Amino acid sequence: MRRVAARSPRKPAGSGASATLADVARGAGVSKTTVSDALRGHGRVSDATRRAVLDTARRLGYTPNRSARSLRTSVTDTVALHIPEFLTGAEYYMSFVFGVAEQAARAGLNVTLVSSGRLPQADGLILCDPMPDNPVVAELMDAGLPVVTAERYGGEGRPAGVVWSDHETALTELLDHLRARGARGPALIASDTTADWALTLQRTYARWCAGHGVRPLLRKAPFGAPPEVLRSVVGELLAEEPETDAIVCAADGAAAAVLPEIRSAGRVVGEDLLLASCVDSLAMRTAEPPITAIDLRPRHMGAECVRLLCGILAGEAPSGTIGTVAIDMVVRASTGSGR
Amino acid sequence: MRRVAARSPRKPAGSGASATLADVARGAGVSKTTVSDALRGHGRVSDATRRAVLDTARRLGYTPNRSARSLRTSVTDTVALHIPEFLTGAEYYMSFVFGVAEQAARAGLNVTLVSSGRLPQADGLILCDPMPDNPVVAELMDAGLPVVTAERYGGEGRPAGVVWSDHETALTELLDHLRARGARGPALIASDTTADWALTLQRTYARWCAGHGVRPLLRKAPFGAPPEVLRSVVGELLAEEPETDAIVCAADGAAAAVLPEIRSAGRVVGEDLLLASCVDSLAMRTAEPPITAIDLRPRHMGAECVRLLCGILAGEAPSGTIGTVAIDMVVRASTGSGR
DNA sequence: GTGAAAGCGCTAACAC
DNA sequence: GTGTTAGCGCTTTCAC
Repeated sequence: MRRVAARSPRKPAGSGASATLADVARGAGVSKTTVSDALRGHGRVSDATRRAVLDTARRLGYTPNRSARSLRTSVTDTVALHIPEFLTGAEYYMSFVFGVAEQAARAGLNVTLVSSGRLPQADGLILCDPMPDNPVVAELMDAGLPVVTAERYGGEGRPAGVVWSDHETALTELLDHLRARGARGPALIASDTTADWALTLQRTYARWCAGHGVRPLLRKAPFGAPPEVLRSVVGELLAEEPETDAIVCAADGAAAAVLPEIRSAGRVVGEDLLLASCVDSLAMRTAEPPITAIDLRPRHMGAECVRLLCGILAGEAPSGTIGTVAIDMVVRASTGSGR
Repeated sequence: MRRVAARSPRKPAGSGASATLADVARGAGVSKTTVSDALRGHGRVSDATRRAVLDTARRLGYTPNRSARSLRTSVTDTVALHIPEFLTGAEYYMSFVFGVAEQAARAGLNVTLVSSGRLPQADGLILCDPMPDNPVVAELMDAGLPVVTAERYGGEGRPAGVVWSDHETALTELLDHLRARGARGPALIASDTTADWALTLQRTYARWCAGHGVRPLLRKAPFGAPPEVLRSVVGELLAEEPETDAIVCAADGAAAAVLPEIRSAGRVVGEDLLLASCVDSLAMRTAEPPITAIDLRPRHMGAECVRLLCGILAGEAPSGTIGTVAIDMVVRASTGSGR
């Protein structure tokens, strides 16, 4: 009862795919142990045998059976990855995923996606933008596996590692920039989510306003809010607070989405109304005018999470290690041309 | 030499995490066989024992060890997923991934990401927008695993399953729509990639032009081209062919990206220049004016790929099965208001 | 309806 | 430097 036509050159019998360790051992005239050691570079074997073994392995198209290895070592060489399920931020999350995938590949790890509850067997977990009110996240946090979060986690339990960016400094810099460009009362369209990133932005904004004697103009929109909602939030803001001379949008893509609304309110972006985003993206670059934004370097972020997780798994990084990714403001026409 | 602190309630000894089948058997006072059968609902066991076993399993926090199961059955309950690495189309691909993840979870499958060569052990492969000139794709195609592609594959080898959408009909409909709205010579800004989707669009466009006695105005931009490139392509088109009264952009996001260029050429989108996209996205909805586009339903597409793959793995769908996802044009202001 | 035993492919003691 | 042996946790004959 074969399952699937095998493709391997030899070994016509066989439960699935390629040759086994035993086949290689037989082929090379040595023991399984020797093959195992030779293949993994354990210094026991002589150079001659090693070469012979490597050769036979290649000839036979040998691929180690990872299930067998996992069973024996209880190491899966797999990291599980969880991402919040929002279309908003698609570009950020996609880049993040590629960063994770790339670095994982470099480290010889597989990446498996965690959707609902089902925790796949993995050596560690990466949680991107973990939101404490997400039950899946909470469950993953105490699955008993080492966890690295991208951005801090505000819920129960401490992850073994955290990689985060200094959004406080970045937003402060952005607000200072707006001020330097002549804006006196910047408003914040915040993302209404429990992600630490979003909360930090709100806190920073409040602090900055207090520090500069500016009346805060905070409006919230649900994370992942559709454009119409964002537009109406901005529309109301502009109607109720006509003095507003600058708007900072927290959510990825939001700044671009509200451009039309700003315009239809008779304001000119980059002139009498400065506009900026806390998340850079293609949409910011292609908007008209291009929108000043903070480049969060998601790909790098993803890679750093893997690196940290590897360090923790290898016992090199102590649990509780915190890493950072530097982020930068990219100034564009939407915040004026420097007067 | 314990590896990691175990979390399971009992079983303080143990190589990794949770209780084993043997533990449950011991706890319930039956044999491993019985436990195995009870847990998987194989009709051998009596209702009483089944209940008892289920109970003990729950009490012990038993989780089957997938490596052991895989080793025994050579079934991994895992599908590998490959996605072209382009930021362009991030939204499409992200939705696709979520569609895959969701449906896989429903079917009890794990999803693992394929980056570079490293083919993870999986029961099957899903290739999203496979491009024949991508060596990774080519390699995956003959890894000896059942493959389902999202969109047809133009390279060597036949996938076991294909899910595709009728882009020919959709684009034809779109071109007809433009014509109905008064455009006489629509241009196509094509995506220069070997993805079947892109080639189909070009072919369809050529055919439509021939059929309507229209001179084709085809321009190509690399897939994933940055906005500036797209802008310059459109800029040149408009300069060289001032008669152009409609532009269709193939690539995801491109139509939104070229809006400024169109405007700076003194044209008014939706009035003397109609604009449409072959891929719908947030950017199309939020553009100013909103852009007519084809909704490719990527999430559904992802789910369908998993469904088909499951069917093939289960032997229900024959190899060579072809599925389709219906797609629809969404008319918006960028193609005029109906005269 | 249930159990005993074999073995999937691999690695890690422990010999020699 | 190399081989032998004993499992990892599970499913699957085959007996009863």
